[in-house]
Amino acid sequence: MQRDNSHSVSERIKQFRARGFKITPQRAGILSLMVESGRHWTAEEVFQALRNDYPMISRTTVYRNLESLVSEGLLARLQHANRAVLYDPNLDQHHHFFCLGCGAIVDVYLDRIDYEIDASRTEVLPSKVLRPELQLHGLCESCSAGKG
Amino acid sequence: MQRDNSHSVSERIKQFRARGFKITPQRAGILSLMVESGRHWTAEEVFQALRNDYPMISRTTVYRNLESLVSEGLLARLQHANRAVLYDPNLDQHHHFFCLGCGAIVDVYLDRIDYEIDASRTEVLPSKVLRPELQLHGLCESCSAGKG
DNA sequence: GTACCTGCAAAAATTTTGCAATCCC
DNA sequence: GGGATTGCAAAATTTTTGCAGGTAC
Repeated sequence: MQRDNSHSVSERIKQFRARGFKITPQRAGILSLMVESGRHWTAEEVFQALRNDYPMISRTTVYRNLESLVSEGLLARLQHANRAVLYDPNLDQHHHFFCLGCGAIVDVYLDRIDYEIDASRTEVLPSKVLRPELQLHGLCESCSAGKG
Repeated sequence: MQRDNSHSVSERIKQFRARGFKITPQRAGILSLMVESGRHWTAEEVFQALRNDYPMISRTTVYRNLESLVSEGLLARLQHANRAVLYDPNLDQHHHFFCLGCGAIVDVYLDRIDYEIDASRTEVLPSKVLRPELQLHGLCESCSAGKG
């Protein structure tokens, strides 16, 4: 799988700096960890993962920076109904599959999505839609097999 | 707009009882409030709204019953990235629009939705999908107008 | 040098749990 | 009557805020 680097760590750091933010070691650490892992993280997970390399890092800093990075479009927040918010380093247009069996949340890419709103039943119509996101709920292949 | 009553308060109470749950005044109150309003509620909002009619109701009871009702399929949880969980009395197949301007979360009905997964880029494929939910983010008509 | 940023401590907000008393059926 | 359900109190979890000191640029 070929990967372009428009969303690389260094590129995001450059963009963050260009928006007037100072690049502290904590900020670089958060971005590196998340982008290089490519997975979804809670604030607490990021905090724990960074304690090794940055012994003095605080939860406050992690929480504040995750939100700043989302505001600047360098991370995404993942919409879901669990307790802790999930942050997503994947900036490509993508969707999510939630496995009801094992709880996994998986990035899903679509070749195509088409939909048509039933205006007669929809009280407030979306005027400007920025990004349609599809959420699929069900069972992944291994959970599906495990349960017959 | 004609409304069938398969998801009425009395019907849901009947179903809840049929599953072996006892119908307490608190439970009937939660269901009546939510179904008759037809809107999304946080647990805290339900608690505050019921204090008038049920002065002794506790948050614990509200939290526990909302989850029980979701487990039994008599309410839905709304997937989103805010702090408090939202509960949704609308059991019809529907989707959601999130207005980034005013924060409104609106039920959206679709005439049609089609999508095709790009299996080459999707690491874990959904095997059994129970319900596809589309989330639209953007601006509603009044927020769109207000901002030129 | 200075405005932004950090860590700490404390608090706020949201949700869960243990348990004795109570209520629905 | 009996087991499910409630309310209370306390705790757990997640997130935010105020502030003094420190750091990137």
